[in-house]
Amino acid sequence: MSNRLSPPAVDIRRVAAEAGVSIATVSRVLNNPDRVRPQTRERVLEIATRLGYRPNPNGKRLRKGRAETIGLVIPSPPGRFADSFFLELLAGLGEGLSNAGLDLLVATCPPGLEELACYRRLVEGKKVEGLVLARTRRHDERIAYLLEHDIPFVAHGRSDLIGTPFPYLDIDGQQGFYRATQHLLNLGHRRIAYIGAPHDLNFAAHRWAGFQQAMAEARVEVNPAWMVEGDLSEESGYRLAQNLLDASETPTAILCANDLMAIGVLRALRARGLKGGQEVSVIGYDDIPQAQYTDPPLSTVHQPFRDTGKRLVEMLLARLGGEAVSQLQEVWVPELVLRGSDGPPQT
Amino acid sequence: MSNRLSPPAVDIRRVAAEAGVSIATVSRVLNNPDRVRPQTRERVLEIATRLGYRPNPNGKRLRKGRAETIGLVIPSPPGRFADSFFLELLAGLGEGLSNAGLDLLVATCPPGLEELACYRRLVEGKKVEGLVLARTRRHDERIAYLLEHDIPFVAHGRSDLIGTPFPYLDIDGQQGFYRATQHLLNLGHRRIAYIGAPHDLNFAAHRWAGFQQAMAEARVEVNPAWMVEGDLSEESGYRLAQNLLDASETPTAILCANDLMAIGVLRALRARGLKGGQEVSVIGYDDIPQAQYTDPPLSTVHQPFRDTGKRLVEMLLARLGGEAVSQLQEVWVPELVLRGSDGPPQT
DNA sequence: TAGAGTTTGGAAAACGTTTACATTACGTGC
DNA sequence: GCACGTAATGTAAACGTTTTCCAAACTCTA
Repeated sequence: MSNRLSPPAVDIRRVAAEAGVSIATVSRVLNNPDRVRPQTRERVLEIATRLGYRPNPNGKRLRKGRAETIGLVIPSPPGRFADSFFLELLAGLGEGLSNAGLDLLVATCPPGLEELACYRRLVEGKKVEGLVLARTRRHDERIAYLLEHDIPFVAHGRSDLIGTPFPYLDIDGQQGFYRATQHLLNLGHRRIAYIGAPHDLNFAAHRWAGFQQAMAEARVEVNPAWMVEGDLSEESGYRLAQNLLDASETPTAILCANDLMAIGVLRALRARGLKGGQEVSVIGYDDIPQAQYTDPPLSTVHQPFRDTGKRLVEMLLARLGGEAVSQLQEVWVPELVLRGSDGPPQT
Repeated sequence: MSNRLSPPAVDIRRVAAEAGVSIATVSRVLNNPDRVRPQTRERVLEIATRLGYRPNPNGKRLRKGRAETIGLVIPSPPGRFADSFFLELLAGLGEGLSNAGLDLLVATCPPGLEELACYRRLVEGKKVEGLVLARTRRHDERIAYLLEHDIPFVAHGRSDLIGTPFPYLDIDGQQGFYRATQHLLNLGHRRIAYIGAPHDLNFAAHRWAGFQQAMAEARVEVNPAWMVEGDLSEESGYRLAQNLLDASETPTAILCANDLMAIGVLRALRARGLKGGQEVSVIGYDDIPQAQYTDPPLSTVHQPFRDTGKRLVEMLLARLGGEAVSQLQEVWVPELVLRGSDGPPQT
């Protein structure tokens, strides 16, 4: 029970005294090893480890004028918060950061008006020296703000921002849904409905474009009545599917801008005794964990969020190191994962 | 394009000069407002806000000798990382912390040997001044370590640790499964199987005890062959359920120590044309998001993770403020959520 | 009005680093 | 043997706060 008053935390002075050198030398041993004679270097190093010396991060940060920390803001909606995306991203970021010796500061805030305030707090309070921005929007005030203030950041996802370019890593939603749509067309579907995402979200436009492109290339006409927009929730998928199925002419396939809505669609089908992949094909997007466990298992587009997180850190580090923005813009191609919810249209 | 060299960040000196007072006064205005005449206070405050002054956290932390940051280590298993528990917890923590003006440092590390090293890095590197410990184990080296070094922390979950008490907030798994088991018994079940969790995890023992208690009180004998242990994965639930159903005598209800395994059980049932809640009742634990979307929707025990996170912060703050450990031990009672996967046994 | 409190605000010393600059020591080439 | 680079270390000044002393300026009370 360490109740004896704790030993006077070992600082750089202590190490210096013990080694019979000045504190400058100790500091050099740790930061510029080549600038000190191997013999003394070894001695200092040995003493430092023996004493368990760890430079105080606050002294260091103050002197260097760097926060040595990067920030991530996670929007936490009021209700249930199932978004495994952030967890995977977090794992990836963590992996990348621990190598670089940076820390990760996570802030959560309700999405909406206060969101930007959350970023301001981090930036203006000098809590972080760089940021990772997730889930970009078409007109993204956060990006505008960060660019304006010259704060290093990388975005996961592109944005419609005109003018200043910024570093991003995006997963090509257009390609993803282009392929998914092609797949449905190849199976023989012609009556394809599309449940889209709120169009202020950046990825909404890309995924939609992919669908459109495939349909246009195949010269299949899209039925405007089947082009609807949900709010990404399971509930909205359910409701919109009800509407689609109530109409006189019904689609043979439904493409959904995310898995949650696709799951809602599957539920709507089940509610009428239909089964996804048989009477109606359903394809989602994201490949969230529960996509494996739906009935039937959901066909969807997979995004490698963890790798994304890891790469985002590398990019941010490069940015902090002065790399040109033009070298820091990447678009990855996602993978179509076919499970059980797609099949040929029934006659 | 803020390419004009950025204005010389406004520091306390600047504010002092502008207000015609010493930096000491400015500091006092911000930290001990009563120690300064209202008149000057207002003036300084006005200038500070006009200039957008934000105390540099590193200067402050260095001087105060406090990290003003609390840490959370998230174990990130190699594969898929669906555990929404951490996300909810994070949201709760964030909510609590932003009030207190503390920051949240998140580290991720592969579970296992390096886990303790991860804690050491945070603690010995003085990165955090307190920690939140999630998912305690029966013999938890992390708790031992933190107690040993007198690091303030609060645990989510109890532990078998002998000797020194520590602050925790636990959700009563025993109560949870006691009630779940009672519910099954009341429905008329007598042949109940139990798929448990790895018994190094702390909650495993509690949930098991709840089951045992209810069975004992009802004087229903447990069949040892039906008491099995899974690894919390969906896959292991599936496999173990197969075994149970292959035996000559089969249970009419299966209680699972977590939802993922319960989902596996449902899948195993479906694979043989059986349906959860009809031929065999299934109850899980956790109430993960996908529990709402299984077929049938999973009956389970709900844990309010977000509220937990919020309360954990309050407790940690109290601990940092010197509150006695004995005042910081809470056990909450969870809630049985009945959906569609339970029903009376079929004759 | 002197003397004793009581506010109020300033000067300066920390907190633990890093780093620009100064110093010393040591060859080396002439 | 002398000047001169070069390498290795030390000295001291930051970085931006908070806080401990003090001194000065009030406010009472007798």
